[in-house]
Amino acid sequence: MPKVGMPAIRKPQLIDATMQAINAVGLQKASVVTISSYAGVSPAIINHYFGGKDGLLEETMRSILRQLSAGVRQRLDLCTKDDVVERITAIVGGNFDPVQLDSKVIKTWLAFWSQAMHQPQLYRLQRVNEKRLISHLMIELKRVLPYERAKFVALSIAALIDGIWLRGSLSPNGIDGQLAQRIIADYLEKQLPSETLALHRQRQLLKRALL
Amino acid sequence: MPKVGMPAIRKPQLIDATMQAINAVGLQKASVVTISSYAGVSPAIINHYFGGKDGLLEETMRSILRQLSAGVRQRLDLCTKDDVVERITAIVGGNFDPVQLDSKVIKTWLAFWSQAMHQPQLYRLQRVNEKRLISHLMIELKRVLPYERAKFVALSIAALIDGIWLRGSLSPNGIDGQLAQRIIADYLEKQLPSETLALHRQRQLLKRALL
Amino acid sequence: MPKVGMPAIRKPQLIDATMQAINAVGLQKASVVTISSYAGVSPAIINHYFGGKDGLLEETMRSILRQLSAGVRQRLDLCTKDDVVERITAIVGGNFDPVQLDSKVIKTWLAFWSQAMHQPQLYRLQRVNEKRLISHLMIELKRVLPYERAKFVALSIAALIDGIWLRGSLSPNGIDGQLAQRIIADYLEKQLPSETLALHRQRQLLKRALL
Amino acid sequence: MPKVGMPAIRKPQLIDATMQAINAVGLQKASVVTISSYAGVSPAIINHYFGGKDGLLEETMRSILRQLSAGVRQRLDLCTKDDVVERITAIVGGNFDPVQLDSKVIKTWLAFWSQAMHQPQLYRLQRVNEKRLISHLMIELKRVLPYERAKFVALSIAALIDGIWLRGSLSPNGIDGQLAQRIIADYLEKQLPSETLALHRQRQLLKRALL
DNA sequence: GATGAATGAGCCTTCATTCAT
DNA sequence: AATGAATGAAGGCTCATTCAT
Repeated sequence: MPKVGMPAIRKPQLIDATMQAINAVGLQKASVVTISSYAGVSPAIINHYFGGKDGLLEETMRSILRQLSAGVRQRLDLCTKDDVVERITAIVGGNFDPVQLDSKVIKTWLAFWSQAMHQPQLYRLQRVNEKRLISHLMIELKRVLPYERAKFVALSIAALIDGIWLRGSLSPNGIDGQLAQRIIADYLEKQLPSETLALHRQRQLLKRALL
Repeated sequence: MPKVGMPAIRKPQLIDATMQAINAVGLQKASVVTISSYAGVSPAIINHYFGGKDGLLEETMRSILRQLSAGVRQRLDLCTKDDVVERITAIVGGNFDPVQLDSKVIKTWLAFWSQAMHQPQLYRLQRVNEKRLISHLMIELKRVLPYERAKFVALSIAALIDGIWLRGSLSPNGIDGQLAQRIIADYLEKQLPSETLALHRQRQLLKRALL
Repeated sequence: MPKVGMPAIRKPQLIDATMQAINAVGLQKASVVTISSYAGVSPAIINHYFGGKDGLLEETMRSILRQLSAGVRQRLDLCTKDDVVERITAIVGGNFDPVQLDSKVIKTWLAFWSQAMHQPQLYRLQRVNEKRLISHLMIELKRVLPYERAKFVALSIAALIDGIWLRGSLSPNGIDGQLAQRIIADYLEKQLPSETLALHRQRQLLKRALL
Repeated sequence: MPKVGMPAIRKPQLIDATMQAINAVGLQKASVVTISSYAGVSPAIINHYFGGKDGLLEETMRSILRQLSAGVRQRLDLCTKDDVVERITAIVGGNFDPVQLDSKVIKTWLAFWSQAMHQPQLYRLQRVNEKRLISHLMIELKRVLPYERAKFVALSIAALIDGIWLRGSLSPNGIDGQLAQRIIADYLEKQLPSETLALHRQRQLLKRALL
């Protein structure tokens, strides 16, 4: 009499265990035995549910990417449609969501980034994610800057996001999400047209007044 | 009398082979057999010269860091003492030196960055390097900006450098060093006092006139 | 449900294979491959059940010591409580039990004795065993001899046991258990008080009469 | 221009280094590198002088046996021809000579004893030595005991010697040569004819009187 | 669905030995 | 005579995976 709905329980459980293991000992030493022991199950079950270790790793990466994507989307949905500054802030905020700054997640991210160079499947996932960030930024920037300039600024913001994240990943204090926001806000202040910035300031005042 | 002076030949040879192997198959699959086969020698020799695989990996990291450091120092030595923009450009240039942009070196860097989280020795090396970049930038920025502002800008530039580098590492086209310089020049243009920028422009004109 | 209860089968099987291997090629050449091939299983299983080669060797030593200890205890349980000669004969008999005189066991003993000098865990086991022999002998001898004399005789008997055993180990004919008993009986004849010996003779006559 | 007489220097030097290495880390871990480092020379030299590691080990064993043999012969040469007790005491004394009780020598002995089971050359050496002890004892004992009894006593004494030695080898306090002499003297006291013992006592008194 | 048992491939390392110098 | 260099073989161990239960 098979239990139904087990996959829905086991899969997230094993994905979380994978991140715990990577956090604790690194990807290289995160064996199926280690991972499954974190989940409190038998190593054989990984093959059962993910067809092998590679499958599990891929799903773990996908899981993180899904969370990132959802975080950005949620924040964007709360924004005014035409306040470019607010929307870019939302995109940045999604990338520095507390969930993404958890040590488990950071180490897994970094491990996969390095790994992606040599595993086509991970590489593809990573590329999609990377392009999505640029795409999100471009949608906003194109509205207030000429195309080439928008592209230049988008690349810069993306670089700032990834650079702050990368440097923070190695820091004993972890990543400082607020500093990230300040750095990028400062950057936008100097790159965006004054109307765009003015509009943003107005909206912010209005919001505060309403609360 | 035996053959002498082999260490001076073998050590760089094995370090280069290590980077080749990491480039080709990734750190995880870069076994001593793989590495030594790239060097055309026996695997046992790694233990002979480096005391083990870990020793070789550490020396490889050190080698890259030394090259990076040397690249920056050389460029700084060619600069005018008081042209802050030129000096920062030199620091950035060192970080985007063609040697550092070689696929071999990029992948090794990234692999070690990820690995550093779980190996104290690599971690220490990485931290030293990270702090040195900030330190180099601070020396220049402190001269033209208030301390707190200098720190803020230094972190931003460091983030831009690492971010561009990280994003480029994953790009099929590799890292675009010139774009990096343009992005950072643009950033400086907006952050530094106008006198500083003016001085720089004057010097550049003078230089071109002399050639 | 998986196969269960394998440890109870595999562990003694591997311990026996270890002794076979030591008997055949010596401890130095008894690799995990050799040992596991005697057991007809994969080398990896040694790590599975004993955590490594050292664990297996230690368990093998323990197994021999247990058998020795059990052999002595069984024989003592069959003895009259107050017949010192009979009881010492039992102790000696346990040390020259056919199981202990098997070539496999002798060579393993000797290999471990030599090894014990450099492995704390084996050393401890060996010392415990050594002291237990003296302790068993002392319990009997103290009842019929002054303390100091008892100690002297106990050391002598222990030396005779180990000496005969050691010399026999190297002999092509193996160890002669009966000769050992004769030598030690002769020694006791000259060391123990005449009442003790008389009592023993009486009991022996009685026993034979009963059969 | 080859140096002459080097073998006479190098060979004992390497044999001593071998014993040092065995004393320090055990036979199993006494590699040619370890041994040659104790001698302060290159590992390759072992092959040069002994044709390989096995040759060195065999020569080391031979060296110990030679010393043992010489120790016994020297002591016998100092004895009265017809004092059996004195002569047996000399034989025992040779076996417990301070040189033979050195930790280095004990551990090497034991290692070789165990090893001898599986190396014909070492086995032969060991057997010769073993028989020589019995032979020395028999020469004396035959003069005062019937043949069969002499054999029995010779075996007993040999067992006592080896037993005390073996047990002492494992003891943290090492081997107690004086205790060995007392145990064997006590044994002889009870096994030899009274005339033999009387003669010995007379000679001893005479000797002391002369000094 | 889940697991304990078992394995084969591969990894890092050690080591005795050979060789050119 | 002596050695640093180099290696092939072997050793212990880890690990992802398979399988019967």
